[in-house]
Amino acid sequence: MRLSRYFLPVLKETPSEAQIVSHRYMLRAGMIKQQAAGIYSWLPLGFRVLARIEEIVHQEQVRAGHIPMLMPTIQPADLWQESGRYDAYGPEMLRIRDRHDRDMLYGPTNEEMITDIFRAHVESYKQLPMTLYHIQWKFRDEVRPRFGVMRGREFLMKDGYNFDVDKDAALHAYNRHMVSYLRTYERMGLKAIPMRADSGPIGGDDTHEFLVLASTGESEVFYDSAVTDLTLGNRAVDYADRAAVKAVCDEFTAPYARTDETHDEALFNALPEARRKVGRGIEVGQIFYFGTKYSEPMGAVVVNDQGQRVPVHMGSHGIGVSRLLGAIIEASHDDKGIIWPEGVTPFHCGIVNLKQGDGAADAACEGLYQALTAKGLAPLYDDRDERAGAKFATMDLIGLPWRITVGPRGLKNGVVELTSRRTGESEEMSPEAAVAKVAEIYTPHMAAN
RNA sequence: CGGGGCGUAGCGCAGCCUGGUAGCGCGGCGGUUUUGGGAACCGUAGGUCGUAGGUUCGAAUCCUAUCGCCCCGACCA
Repeated sequence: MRLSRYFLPVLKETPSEAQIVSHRYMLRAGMIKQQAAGIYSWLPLGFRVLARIEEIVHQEQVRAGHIPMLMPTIQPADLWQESGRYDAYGPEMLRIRDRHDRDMLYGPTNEEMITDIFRAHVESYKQLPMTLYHIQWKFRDEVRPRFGVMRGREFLMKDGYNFDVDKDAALHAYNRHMVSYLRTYERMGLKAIPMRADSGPIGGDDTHEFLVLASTGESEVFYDSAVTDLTLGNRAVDYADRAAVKAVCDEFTAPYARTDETHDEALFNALPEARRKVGRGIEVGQIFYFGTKYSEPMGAVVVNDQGQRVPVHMGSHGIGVSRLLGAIIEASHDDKGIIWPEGVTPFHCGIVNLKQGDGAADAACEGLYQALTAKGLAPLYDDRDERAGAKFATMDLIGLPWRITVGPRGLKNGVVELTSRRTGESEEMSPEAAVAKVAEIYTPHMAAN
Protein backbone atom coordinates (compact mmCIF):
# COMPACT_ATOMS: atom_id res chain seq x y z
CA MET A 1 0.00 0.00 0.00
CA ARG A 2 1.19 3.48 -0.85
CA LEU A 3 0.47 5.84 2.00
CA SER A 4 -0.36 8.70 -0.35
CA ARG A 5 -3.26 6.60 -1.65
CA TYR A 6 -4.37 5.18 1.68
CA PHE A 7 -6.82 6.49 4.27
CA LEU A 8 -4.85 6.90 7.46
CA PRO A 9 -6.17 9.87 9.42
CA VAL A 10 -3.51 10.11 12.13
CA LEU A 11 -3.88 12.68 14.87
CA LYS A 12 -1.10 14.67 16.42
CA GLU A 13 -3.16 15.45 19.46
CA THR A 14 -5.04 13.02 21.64
CA PRO A 15 -8.83 13.29 21.56
CA SER A 16 -10.02 14.21 25.02
CA GLU A 17 -12.33 11.26 25.52
CA ALA A 18 -9.53 8.73 25.48
CA GLN A 19 -7.97 7.86 28.81
CA ILE A 20 -6.07 4.64 28.45
CA VAL A 21 -3.14 4.11 26.15
CA SER A 22 -4.69 1.63 23.73
CA HIS A 23 -7.71 3.86 23.18
CA ARG A 24 -5.52 6.91 22.66
CA TYR A 25 -3.26 5.18 20.17
CA MET A 26 -6.11 3.58 18.28
CA LEU A 27 -7.66 7.01 17.80
CA ARG A 28 -4.38 8.72 17.02
CA ALA A 29 -3.29 6.02 14.57
CA GLY A 30 -6.57 6.42 12.70
CA MET A 31 -7.76 2.88 13.47
CA ILE A 32 -11.21 3.60 14.87
CA LYS A 33 -13.78 6.33 15.11
CA GLN A 34 -16.33 6.40 17.86
CA GLN A 35 -19.94 6.63 16.67
CA ALA A 36 -21.70 6.41 20.03
CA ALA A 37 -20.79 5.26 23.52
CA GLY A 38 -19.15 1.86 23.08
CA ILE A 39 -19.78 1.71 19.32
CA TYR A 40 -16.96 2.18 16.82
CA SER A 41 -16.27 2.33 13.13
CA TRP A 42 -13.16 0.45 12.10
CA LEU A 43 -11.08 2.61 9.80
CA PRO A 44 -8.82 0.90 7.27
CA LEU A 45 -5.79 0.40 9.52
CA GLY A 46 -7.83 -0.90 12.44
CA PHE A 47 -9.82 -3.08 10.10
CA ARG A 48 -6.64 -4.71 8.81
CA VAL A 49 -5.54 -5.66 12.33
CA LEU A 50 -9.01 -6.86 13.22
CA ALA A 51 -9.05 -9.02 10.09
CA ARG A 52 -5.62 -10.38 10.93
CA ILE A 53 -6.68 -11.34 14.44
CA GLU A 54 -9.82 -12.93 13.11
CA GLU A 55 -7.73 -14.93 10.66
CA ILE A 56 -5.49 -16.30 13.39
CA VAL A 57 -8.50 -17.26 15.48
CA HIS A 58 -10.04 -19.08 12.53
CA GLN A 59 -6.82 -20.91 11.71
CA GLU A 60 -6.35 -22.18 15.24
CA GLN A 61 -9.97 -23.22 15.61
CA VAL A 62 -9.91 -25.15 12.37
CA ARG A 63 -6.61 -26.71 13.40
CA ALA A 64 -8.30 -27.97 16.57
CA GLY A 65 -11.02 -29.56 14.48
CA HIS A 66 -13.73 -26.97 15.08
CA ILE A 67 -16.16 -26.02 12.34
CA PRO A 68 -16.73 -22.38 11.26
CA MET A 69 -20.19 -21.06 10.45
CA LEU A 70 -22.12 -17.82 10.88
CA MET A 71 -25.24 -17.02 12.87
CA PRO A 72 -27.16 -13.73 12.64
CA THR A 73 -26.80 -10.75 14.94
CA ILE A 74 -30.56 -10.41 15.35
CA GLN A 75 -32.35 -13.26 17.08
CA PRO A 76 -35.99 -14.04 17.81
CA ALA A 77 -36.96 -13.72 21.47
CA ASP A 78 -38.78 -17.05 21.64
CA LEU A 79 -35.54 -19.05 21.69
CA TRP A 80 -34.50 -17.13 24.76
CA GLN A 81 -37.88 -17.60 26.38
CA GLU A 82 -37.37 -21.31 25.90
CA SER A 83 -34.08 -21.34 27.79
CA GLY A 84 -35.40 -19.01 30.44
CA ARG A 85 -32.74 -16.42 29.79
CA TYR A 86 -35.01 -13.86 28.13
CA ASP A 87 -36.08 -12.61 31.53
CA ALA A 88 -32.86 -13.52 33.32
CA TYR A 89 -30.55 -11.51 31.08
CA GLY A 90 -31.78 -8.10 32.11
CA PRO A 91 -31.29 -4.68 30.55
CA GLU A 92 -27.92 -5.64 29.10
CA MET A 93 -29.84 -7.31 26.31
CA LEU A 94 -30.85 -4.96 23.55
CA ARG A 95 -34.46 -5.78 22.82
CA ILE A 96 -35.98 -4.83 19.49
CA ARG A 97 -39.49 -5.04 18.10
CA ASP A 98 -39.97 -5.52 14.39
CA ARG A 99 -42.77 -4.08 12.22
CA HIS A 100 -45.03 -7.01 13.02
CA ASP A 101 -44.57 -6.44 16.74
CA ARG A 102 -42.44 -9.54 17.11
CA ASP A 103 -39.95 -9.47 19.94
CA MET A 104 -36.39 -9.67 18.70
CA LEU A 105 -33.02 -9.01 20.24
CA TYR A 106 -29.47 -8.17 19.17
CA GLY A 107 -27.60 -11.26 20.26
CA PRO A 108 -25.31 -10.93 23.28
CA THR A 109 -24.24 -14.57 22.76
CA ASN A 110 -25.53 -17.62 20.91
CA GLU A 111 -26.07 -20.65 23.15
CA GLU A 112 -29.79 -20.78 22.42
CA MET A 113 -29.46 -20.40 18.67
CA ILE A 114 -26.72 -22.97 18.28
CA THR A 115 -28.72 -25.41 20.39
CA ASP A 116 -31.71 -24.81 18.15
CA ILE A 117 -29.61 -25.56 15.08
CA PHE A 118 -28.13 -28.65 16.65
CA ARG A 119 -31.42 -30.18 17.76
CA ALA A 120 -32.90 -29.68 14.32
CA HIS A 121 -30.24 -31.71 12.56
CA VAL A 122 -28.32 -33.99 14.87
CA GLU A 123 -29.86 -37.16 16.24
CA SER A 124 -27.13 -39.71 16.76
CA TYR A 125 -24.06 -39.97 18.91
CA LYS A 126 -22.28 -41.06 15.73
CA GLN A 127 -22.30 -37.43 14.56
CA LEU A 128 -20.42 -36.40 17.69
CA PRO A 129 -18.13 -34.94 18.82
CA MET A 130 -18.97 -31.68 17.13
CA THR A 131 -17.78 -28.17 17.82
CA LEU A 132 -19.31 -25.30 15.88
CA TYR A 133 -18.15 -21.72 16.13
CA HIS A 134 -18.52 -18.36 14.53
CA ILE A 135 -17.02 -14.91 14.71
CA GLN A 136 -19.83 -12.40 14.84
CA TRP A 137 -20.73 -9.02 16.26
CA LYS A 138 -22.41 -9.04 19.64
CA PHE A 139 -24.21 -6.33 21.52
CA ARG A 140 -24.38 -6.00 25.27
CA ASP A 141 -25.88 -2.79 26.50
CA GLU A 142 -23.27 -2.14 29.16
CA VAL A 143 -24.16 0.38 31.82
CA ARG A 144 -20.85 2.03 31.32
CA PRO A 145 -18.87 1.37 28.17
CA ARG A 146 -15.28 2.58 28.38
CA PHE A 147 -11.67 2.06 27.40
CA GLY A 148 -12.38 2.17 23.66
CA VAL A 149 -12.77 -1.25 22.09
CA MET A 150 -11.85 -2.97 25.35
CA ARG A 151 -15.32 -2.48 26.76
CA GLY A 152 -17.56 -1.56 23.90
CA ARG A 153 -21.24 -2.32 23.71
CA GLU A 154 -20.86 -3.69 20.22
CA PHE A 155 -17.94 -6.07 19.97
CA LEU A 156 -16.64 -8.84 17.75
CA MET A 157 -16.40 -12.17 19.45
CA LYS A 158 -15.51 -15.68 18.47
CA ASP A 159 -17.93 -17.98 20.23
CA GLY A 160 -17.84 -21.72 19.91
CA TYR A 161 -20.05 -24.50 21.20
CA ASN A 162 -19.17 -28.13 21.65
CA PHE A 163 -21.64 -31.01 21.61
CA ASP A 164 -20.55 -34.30 23.12
CA VAL A 165 -22.19 -37.54 24.13
CA ASP A 166 -20.94 -37.51 27.71
CA LYS A 167 -19.05 -35.49 30.23
CA ASP A 168 -15.65 -37.00 29.49
CA ALA A 169 -15.93 -36.18 25.83
CA ALA A 170 -17.12 -32.67 26.67
CA LEU A 171 -14.20 -32.14 29.01
CA HIS A 172 -11.87 -33.15 26.22
CA ALA A 173 -13.49 -30.44 24.12
CA TYR A 174 -12.87 -28.05 27.01
CA ASN A 175 -9.22 -29.01 27.12
CA ARG A 176 -8.90 -28.82 23.35
CA HIS A 177 -10.15 -25.26 23.53
CA MET A 178 -7.70 -24.38 26.22
CA VAL A 179 -4.79 -25.54 24.11
CA SER A 180 -6.07 -23.91 20.94
CA TYR A 181 -6.54 -20.64 22.84
CA LEU A 182 -3.04 -20.76 24.24
CA ARG A 183 -1.70 -21.17 20.74
CA THR A 184 -3.96 -18.42 19.41
CA TYR A 185 -2.75 -15.87 21.93
CA GLU A 186 0.87 -16.82 21.51
CA ARG A 187 0.63 -16.26 17.79
CA MET A 188 -0.59 -12.75 18.56
CA GLY A 189 2.46 -12.09 20.67
CA LEU A 190 0.49 -12.23 23.90
CA LYS A 191 1.14 -13.95 27.17
CA ALA A 192 -2.36 -15.00 28.20
CA ILE A 193 -2.70 -16.94 31.44
CA PRO A 194 -5.58 -19.33 32.01
CA MET A 195 -7.16 -18.62 35.38
CA ARG A 196 -9.91 -20.40 37.23
CA ALA A 197 -12.99 -18.21 37.00
CA ASP A 198 -16.61 -17.69 37.89
CA SER A 199 -19.19 -18.83 35.39
CA GLY A 200 -21.51 -15.81 35.61
CA PRO A 201 -24.80 -15.82 33.68
CA ILE A 202 -23.67 -18.52 31.26
CA GLY A 203 -23.61 -21.02 34.08
CA GLY A 204 -21.69 -24.23 34.50
CA ASP A 205 -19.08 -25.88 36.65
CA ASP A 206 -15.75 -25.71 34.91
CA THR A 207 -14.52 -22.45 33.53
CA HIS A 208 -11.24 -20.69 32.93
CA GLU A 209 -10.66 -17.22 31.66
CA PHE A 210 -7.56 -16.07 29.85
CA LEU A 211 -5.93 -12.93 31.10
CA VAL A 212 -3.26 -10.75 29.59
CA LEU A 213 -1.20 -9.05 32.23
CA ALA A 214 -1.43 -5.26 31.94
CA SER A 215 -1.47 -2.55 34.54
CA THR A 216 -4.64 -1.12 33.01
CA GLY A 217 -6.50 -4.43 33.25
CA GLU A 218 -9.94 -4.48 34.80
CA SER A 219 -9.41 -7.61 36.88
CA GLU A 220 -7.13 -8.04 39.83
CA VAL A 221 -5.11 -11.22 39.42
CA PHE A 222 -3.05 -13.38 41.74
CA TYR A 223 -0.54 -15.79 40.27
CA ASP A 224 2.53 -17.87 40.71
CA SER A 225 5.37 -16.25 38.76
CA ALA A 226 6.19 -19.72 37.37
CA VAL A 227 3.13 -19.50 35.11
CA THR A 228 4.56 -16.65 33.07
CA ASP A 229 7.53 -18.80 32.05
CA LEU A 230 5.35 -21.35 30.30
CA THR A 231 5.10 -21.28 26.52
CA LEU A 232 3.54 -23.61 24.04
CA GLY A 233 6.05 -22.69 21.34
CA ASN A 234 6.16 -24.91 18.32
CA ARG A 235 5.34 -28.16 20.03
CA ALA A 236 2.94 -30.30 18.06
CA VAL A 237 -0.18 -31.26 19.96
CA ASP A 238 -2.47 -33.93 18.55
CA TYR A 239 -5.92 -32.53 19.28
CA ALA A 240 -7.47 -35.97 19.00
CA ASP A 241 -5.24 -37.36 21.75
CA ARG A 242 -7.12 -36.81 25.00
CA ALA A 243 -4.17 -37.55 27.24
CA ALA A 244 -1.77 -35.34 25.32
CA VAL A 245 -4.20 -32.43 25.30
CA LYS A 246 -4.95 -32.85 28.97
CA ALA A 247 -1.23 -32.93 29.77
CA VAL A 248 -0.80 -29.48 28.22
CA CYS A 249 -3.77 -28.16 30.19
CA ASP A 250 -2.42 -29.62 33.40
CA GLU A 251 0.92 -28.00 32.76
CA PHE A 252 -0.60 -24.56 32.22
CA THR A 253 -3.12 -24.75 35.04
CA ALA A 254 -0.83 -26.29 37.64
CA PRO A 255 0.69 -23.02 38.88
CA TYR A 256 -1.64 -20.93 41.00
CA ALA A 257 -3.41 -18.31 38.87
CA ARG A 258 -6.75 -16.80 39.80
CA THR A 259 -8.75 -13.62 39.50
CA ASP A 260 -10.13 -11.82 42.53
CA GLU A 261 -13.42 -13.66 41.98
CA THR A 262 -11.96 -17.04 42.79
CA HIS A 263 -8.85 -16.05 44.69
CA ASP A 264 -7.98 -18.34 47.60
CA GLU A 265 -5.76 -16.54 50.08
CA ALA A 266 -4.64 -19.71 51.85
CA LEU A 267 -3.55 -21.49 48.68
CA PHE A 268 -1.83 -18.36 47.45
CA ASN A 269 0.06 -17.85 50.68
CA ALA A 270 1.37 -21.41 50.50
CA LEU A 271 3.57 -20.29 47.60
CA PRO A 272 7.11 -19.09 48.26
CA GLU A 273 6.87 -15.36 48.75
CA ALA A 274 9.13 -14.52 45.80
CA ARG A 275 6.74 -16.27 43.43
CA ARG A 276 3.55 -14.61 44.69
CA LYS A 277 2.52 -12.00 42.17
CA VAL A 278 -0.42 -9.65 42.32
CA GLY A 279 -1.29 -7.62 39.28
CA ARG A 280 -3.99 -6.64 36.88
CA GLY A 281 -5.18 -8.41 33.78
CA ILE A 282 -7.34 -7.96 30.72
CA GLU A 283 -9.73 -10.78 30.05
CA VAL A 284 -9.39 -11.88 26.44
CA GLY A 285 -11.26 -15.16 26.48
CA GLN A 286 -13.18 -17.64 28.55
CA ILE A 287 -14.08 -21.31 28.23
CA PHE A 288 -16.97 -23.10 29.92
CA TYR A 289 -18.21 -26.60 30.42
CA PHE A 290 -21.88 -26.41 31.39
CA GLY A 291 -23.14 -29.92 30.75
CA THR A 292 -26.82 -30.14 29.91
CA LYS A 293 -27.84 -26.65 31.04
CA TYR A 294 -29.21 -25.75 27.61
CA SER A 295 -29.64 -29.14 25.99
CA GLU A 296 -32.13 -30.29 28.62
CA PRO A 297 -34.60 -27.39 28.57
CA MET A 298 -34.26 -27.04 24.82
CA GLY A 299 -34.44 -30.72 23.98
CA ALA A 300 -31.08 -31.15 22.29
CA VAL A 301 -30.79 -34.91 22.60
CA VAL A 302 -29.02 -37.66 20.71
CA VAL A 303 -29.45 -41.39 20.74
CA ASN A 304 -26.42 -43.02 22.35
CA ASP A 305 -24.87 -46.39 21.60
CA GLN A 306 -27.34 -48.01 23.98
CA GLY A 307 -30.28 -46.67 22.00
CA GLN A 308 -31.18 -44.20 24.77
CA ARG A 309 -32.07 -40.58 24.17
CA VAL A 310 -29.69 -38.44 26.21
CA PRO A 311 -29.20 -34.67 26.37
CA VAL A 312 -25.86 -33.66 24.91
CA HIS A 313 -23.09 -32.28 27.04
CA MET A 314 -22.09 -28.81 25.98
CA GLY A 315 -19.61 -26.09 26.59
CA SER A 316 -19.03 -22.68 25.14
CA HIS A 317 -15.86 -20.78 24.48
CA GLY A 318 -15.27 -17.18 23.63
CA ILE A 319 -12.48 -14.96 22.44
CA GLY A 320 -12.98 -11.22 22.48
CA VAL A 321 -11.67 -10.50 19.01
CA SER A 322 -12.17 -6.73 18.95
CA ARG A 323 -11.04 -6.43 22.55
CA LEU A 324 -7.79 -8.15 21.62
CA LEU A 325 -6.66 -5.08 19.67
CA GLY A 326 -6.81 -3.06 22.84
CA ALA A 327 -5.19 -5.79 24.88
CA ILE A 328 -2.31 -6.18 22.44
CA ILE A 329 -1.65 -2.45 22.44
CA GLU A 330 -1.81 -2.30 26.23
CA ALA A 331 0.78 -5.06 26.31
CA SER A 332 2.96 -3.71 23.50
CA HIS A 333 3.60 0.00 23.11
CA ASP A 334 5.98 2.78 24.10
CA ASP A 335 5.71 6.54 24.39
CA LYS A 336 5.92 6.95 20.61
CA GLY A 337 3.09 4.62 19.74
CA ILE A 338 2.02 1.08 19.12
CA ILE A 339 4.45 -1.81 18.62
CA TRP A 340 2.62 -4.55 16.75
CA PRO A 341 3.76 -8.12 17.23
CA GLU A 342 4.66 -9.65 13.86
CA GLY A 343 1.68 -11.99 14.03
CA VAL A 344 -0.96 -9.26 13.90
CA THR A 345 0.72 -6.28 12.28
CA PRO A 346 -1.45 -4.53 9.68
CA PHE A 347 1.54 -4.21 7.34
CA HIS A 348 4.65 -6.30 7.58
CA CYS A 349 7.11 -3.54 6.89
CA GLY A 350 7.17 0.21 6.44
CA ILE A 351 9.21 1.86 3.71
CA VAL A 352 10.27 5.42 4.47
CA ASN A 353 11.50 7.47 1.55
CA LEU A 354 13.53 10.27 3.09
CA LYS A 355 13.62 12.33 -0.06
CA GLN A 356 10.52 11.95 -2.13
CA GLY A 357 11.21 13.12 -5.67
CA ASP A 358 14.86 12.10 -5.61
CA GLY A 359 15.28 9.78 -8.57
CA ALA A 360 17.49 7.24 -6.85
CA ALA A 361 15.46 7.18 -3.62
CA ASP A 362 12.14 6.86 -5.44
CA ALA A 363 13.48 4.02 -7.58
CA ALA A 364 14.97 2.19 -4.62
CA CYS A 365 11.68 2.43 -2.71
CA GLU A 366 9.72 1.19 -5.69
CA GLY A 367 12.14 -1.71 -6.00
CA LEU A 368 11.76 -2.61 -2.34
CA TYR A 369 8.00 -2.35 -2.61
CA GLN A 370 7.89 -4.72 -5.55
CA ALA A 371 10.34 -7.18 -4.01
CA LEU A 372 8.52 -7.35 -0.67
CA THR A 373 5.19 -7.75 -2.40
CA ALA A 374 6.62 -10.53 -4.55
CA LYS A 375 7.57 -12.34 -1.33
CA GLY A 376 3.94 -12.31 -0.28
CA LEU A 377 4.44 -9.51 2.23
CA ALA A 378 2.38 -6.36 2.62
CA PRO A 379 4.59 -3.26 2.81
CA LEU A 380 3.35 0.23 3.62
CA TYR A 381 5.32 2.71 1.56
CA ASP A 382 5.32 6.26 2.90
CA ASP A 383 5.58 8.07 -0.41
CA ARG A 384 4.13 11.33 0.85
CA ASP A 385 6.00 14.52 0.23
CA GLU A 386 6.71 14.97 3.91
CA ARG A 387 9.82 15.60 5.91
CA ALA A 388 11.69 12.69 7.42
CA GLY A 389 10.62 13.50 10.96
CA ALA A 390 6.95 13.41 10.08
CA LYS A 391 7.33 10.08 8.32
CA PHE A 392 9.22 8.53 11.21
CA ALA A 393 6.67 9.81 13.69
CA THR A 394 3.82 8.31 11.68
CA MET A 395 5.58 4.95 11.37
CA ASP A 396 6.36 4.88 15.08
CA LEU A 397 2.77 5.73 15.95
CA ILE A 398 1.14 3.07 13.79
CA GLY A 399 3.67 0.56 15.08
CA LEU A 400 4.82 -1.52 12.12
CA PRO A 401 7.46 -3.83 13.61
CA TRP A 402 9.99 -3.28 10.80
CA ARG A 403 10.94 -0.23 8.82
CA ILE A 404 13.24 0.17 5.85
CA THR A 405 14.60 3.70 5.57
CA VAL A 406 15.78 4.84 2.16
CA GLY A 407 17.70 8.04 1.55
CA PRO A 408 20.16 9.46 -0.98
CA ARG A 409 22.95 9.42 1.59
CA GLY A 410 22.78 5.66 2.15
CA LEU A 411 22.08 4.86 -1.46
CA LYS A 412 25.42 6.39 -2.43
CA ASN A 413 26.96 3.48 -0.53
CA GLY A 414 24.39 1.04 -1.84
CA VAL A 415 22.65 0.59 1.51
CA VAL A 416 19.29 1.13 3.16
CA GLU A 417 18.52 0.91 6.83
CA LEU A 418 16.42 -1.81 8.49
CA THR A 419 15.05 -0.77 11.87
CA SER A 420 13.23 -2.73 14.53
CA ARG A 421 10.34 -0.79 16.03
CA ARG A 422 10.65 -2.76 19.25
CA THR A 423 14.34 -2.27 19.98
CA GLY A 424 14.96 0.81 17.84
CA GLU A 425 18.11 -0.87 16.53
CA SER A 426 19.08 -0.18 12.95
CA GLU A 427 21.27 -2.08 10.56
CA GLU A 428 22.59 -0.95 7.20
CA MET A 429 22.47 -3.41 4.34
CA SER A 430 21.75 -3.66 0.66
CA PRO A 431 18.11 -3.42 -0.39
CA GLU A 432 18.20 -7.06 -1.43
CA ALA A 433 19.51 -8.12 1.95
CA ALA A 434 16.81 -6.06 3.69
CA VAL A 435 14.08 -7.78 1.71
CA ALA A 436 15.57 -11.18 2.47
CA LYS A 437 15.84 -10.36 6.18
CA VAL A 438 12.24 -9.18 6.44
CA ALA A 439 11.03 -12.22 4.54
CA GLU A 440 12.98 -14.44 6.91
CA ILE A 441 11.53 -12.72 9.97
CA TYR A 442 8.02 -13.41 8.76
CA THR A 443 8.62 -16.97 7.61
CA PRO A 444 7.37 -18.59 10.83
CA HIS A 445 4.27 -16.40 10.80
CA MET A 446 3.44 -17.24 7.21
CA ALA A 447 4.11 -20.93 7.86
CA ALA A 448 1.75 -20.92 10.83
CA ASN A 449 -1.08 -20.36 8.41
C1' C B 1 -27.73 3.10 38.46
C1' G B 2 -25.23 6.62 42.40
C1' G B 3 -21.26 10.55 42.38
C1' G B 4 -18.32 14.13 39.45
C1' G B 5 -17.07 16.70 34.84
C1' C B 6 -17.51 18.36 29.79
C1' G B 7 -20.30 19.83 24.96
C1' U B 8 -17.42 26.58 21.15
C1' A B 9 -13.97 25.07 13.38
C1' G B 10 -11.62 18.28 11.53
C1' C B 11 -8.50 17.80 16.52
C1' G B 12 -6.78 20.24 21.26
C1' C B 13 -8.51 24.43 23.82
C1' A B 14 -9.61 29.93 25.49
C1' G B 15 -13.81 33.14 25.93
C1' C B 16 -18.79 32.29 30.20
C1' C B 17 -17.82 34.46 36.59
C1' U B 18 -18.90 40.50 35.22
C1' G B 19 -24.33 39.68 28.48
C1' G B 20 -22.46 43.95 23.54
C1' U B 21 -18.17 42.30 16.20
C1' A B 22 -16.54 34.29 18.17
C1' G B 23 -10.76 33.69 19.19
C1' C B 24 -5.83 30.76 19.68
C1' G B 25 -2.75 26.40 18.47
C1' C B 26 -2.58 22.08 15.44
C1' G B 27 -4.63 20.23 10.98
C1' G B 28 -6.67 21.66 5.63
C1' C B 29 -5.90 24.51 0.95
C1' G B 30 -2.43 27.98 -2.20
C1' G B 31 2.57 29.93 -2.36
C1' U B 32 8.00 30.77 -1.12
C1' U B 33 12.26 28.92 1.28
C1' U B 34 13.47 24.28 3.36
C1' U B 35 14.31 18.78 3.75
C1' G B 36 18.20 12.07 7.86
C1' G B 37 13.31 12.46 13.83
C1' G B 38 6.35 15.85 13.81
C1' A B 39 10.17 22.93 9.48
C1' A B 40 9.67 28.57 8.86
C1' C B 41 7.17 32.52 6.72
C1' C B 42 3.03 34.73 3.78
C1' G B 43 -1.90 34.14 2.27
C1' U B 44 -6.66 31.57 2.65
C1' A B 45 -11.06 28.61 3.74
C1' G B 46 -13.74 26.65 7.74
C1' G B 47 -18.25 27.65 13.49
C1' U B 48 -26.83 28.24 13.36
C1' C B 49 -21.14 28.12 20.35
C1' G B 50 -25.11 20.16 21.47
C1' U B 51 -30.67 21.06 21.15
C1' A B 52 -35.26 23.52 22.70
C1' G B 53 -37.57 27.09 25.47
C1' G B 54 -37.12 31.51 28.64
C1' U B 55 -35.04 36.42 30.62
C1' U B 56 -33.11 40.82 27.95
C1' C B 57 -32.88 46.24 23.41
C1' G B 58 -29.14 42.35 22.83
C1' A B 59 -27.32 35.48 24.99
C1' A B 60 -21.57 31.18 23.62
C1' U B 61 -22.12 33.94 28.34
C1' C B 62 -27.84 34.30 32.81
C1' C B 63 -32.30 30.69 33.88
C1' U B 64 -35.10 26.03 32.80
C1' A B 65 -35.52 21.57 30.34
C1' U B 66 -33.47 17.99 27.31
C1' C B 67 -29.82 15.11 24.46
C1' G B 68 -24.86 13.46 24.02
C1' C B 69 -19.96 12.26 25.74
C1' C B 70 -16.09 11.33 29.52
C1' C B 71 -14.26 9.98 34.50
C1' C B 72 -14.87 7.36 39.64
C1' G B 73 -17.85 3.49 41.90
C1' A B 74 -21.34 -0.97 41.64
C1' C B 75 -21.85 -4.69 37.11
C1' C B 76 -19.74 -7.22 32.74
C1' A B 77 -16.20 -10.79 26.83
